[in-house]
Amino acid sequence: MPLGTSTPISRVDFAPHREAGVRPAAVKPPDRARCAEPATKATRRLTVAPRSSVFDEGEDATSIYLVIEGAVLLSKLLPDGRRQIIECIGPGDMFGMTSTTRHDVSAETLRQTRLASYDRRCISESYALQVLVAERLRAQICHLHDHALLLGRKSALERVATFLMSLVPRRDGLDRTLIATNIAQVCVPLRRQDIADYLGLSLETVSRAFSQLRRDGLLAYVRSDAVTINDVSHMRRLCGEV
Amino acid sequence: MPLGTSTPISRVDFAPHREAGVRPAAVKPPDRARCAEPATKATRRLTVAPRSSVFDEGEDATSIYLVIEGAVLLSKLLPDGRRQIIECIGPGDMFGMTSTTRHDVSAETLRQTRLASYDRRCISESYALQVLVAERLRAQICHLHDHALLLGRKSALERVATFLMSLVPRRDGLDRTLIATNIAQVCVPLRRQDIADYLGLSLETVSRAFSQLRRDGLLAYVRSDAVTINDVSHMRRLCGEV
DNA sequence: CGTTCACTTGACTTGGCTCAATTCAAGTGG
DNA sequence: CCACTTGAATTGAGCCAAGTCAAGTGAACG
Repeated sequence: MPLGTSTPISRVDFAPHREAGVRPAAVKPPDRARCAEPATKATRRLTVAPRSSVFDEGEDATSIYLVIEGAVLLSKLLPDGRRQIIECIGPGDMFGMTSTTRHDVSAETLRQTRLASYDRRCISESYALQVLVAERLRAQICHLHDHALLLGRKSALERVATFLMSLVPRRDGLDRTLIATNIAQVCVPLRRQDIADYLGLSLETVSRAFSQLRRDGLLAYVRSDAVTINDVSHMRRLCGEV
Repeated sequence: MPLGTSTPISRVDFAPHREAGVRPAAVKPPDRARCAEPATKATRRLTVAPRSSVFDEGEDATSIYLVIEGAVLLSKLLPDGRRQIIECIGPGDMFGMTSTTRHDVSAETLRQTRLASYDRRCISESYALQVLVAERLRAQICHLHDHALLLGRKSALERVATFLMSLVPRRDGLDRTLIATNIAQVCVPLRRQDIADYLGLSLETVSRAFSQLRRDGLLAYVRSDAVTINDVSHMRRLCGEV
């Protein structure tokens, strides 16, 4: 990714670790400050358990969804089981927009996730919502363009480096402290198999790329799902861009 | 691609062969029946020569474009020359929508192409145009999802088979005569190198896949850019779906 | 002046070798 | 037990290098 010049990938929650803190599915009021929820009244609120389906590929698309808290994976499956993760959606991002009456991808939560859902028809009633959706669509397209380049033309190591860089928290350009120290703490919200399915690789290849980056001193493990990038600018060069 | 269930790839002109019939750049009134041009007045009309740039990645995005006639390739480049073709845009389709102020892809014509361009600002003034753009964005996203699955998880032969099936002309499901005969004539609007860059393969691998399909009797050459699919349902199975 | 032959050019095909990534099979460790 | 790592063997697709094919250019010659 052009890292800063292009659309940022929806940043996935940093704080709660994988599967940690699974609370009962209590419906709380949404945190408005956080996810820029539009004024339109949502059809409903829902809390989805970790690793469970929101909808499946081929299902009737009745609603679109806004992530309030948590994370959602969009994926597609081939009949023989091969899986491609299309996108990882975090707070403030929407999913479930399709051009047909059916969903073209499956959506499953990564951990416990709070969602707002809007009836498809009510989008056309709310101008604000329509503008918001259009903006999200444009951002998603830019991200999908970047991802097509990654899937079609990058090596395994470049893919993993790009993925890790996409996890570095940043708001308009890199953080000042990050630029100064050249070090970034990142939380890896996906398991190796999910990373593999996202990057079009095998689980083992992803694991080996992590290991190589660690051997080369670019990466240090805090745990297997939380790492430190010791040389951000070097890692950035490994992405194949610039 | 789910072939009929999912969003159809914008079909590229069938009739004019590659680079054939290059006429002087006369600006004619658009064929409304064909490309569903919105009532909003376009900022301008333009005719672009074959194989030339409409805009480049990184350029200021001032307009969005509608293809009236011809075909446009959207692509991204890595600094070392690796290229990924993102999409092939035909009549009635739009391109150049981005979420930032810059274009995230390059756009070049495949052959002589007539375009309508709309100033980015005037989109927000026209409700009809906004709806049209949103619809195109949704369709493009579905297509990009399919393409991510192809790039991430399909074999070389599956990719080429999928590509060939995407070229079969169809309007809501397959043609009746096509279903009866199980044979389809298709025109291949891209060169082997472009197909390779679209499918994330090398030119040679694409050529070998074509040759294998021909050896197996599934494909017959009329010329290198016009082929006959002799067994459409078999070819469909080779796509890895169903 | 028009036909022919030699040559060039660009797109595509094919062969052979190489290597990156997958697959299979044990591991380790929280 | 499940997620992850590591090693060894396998293979699909890439790269390099020739070779084919068709179309185009142009100089020579009857």
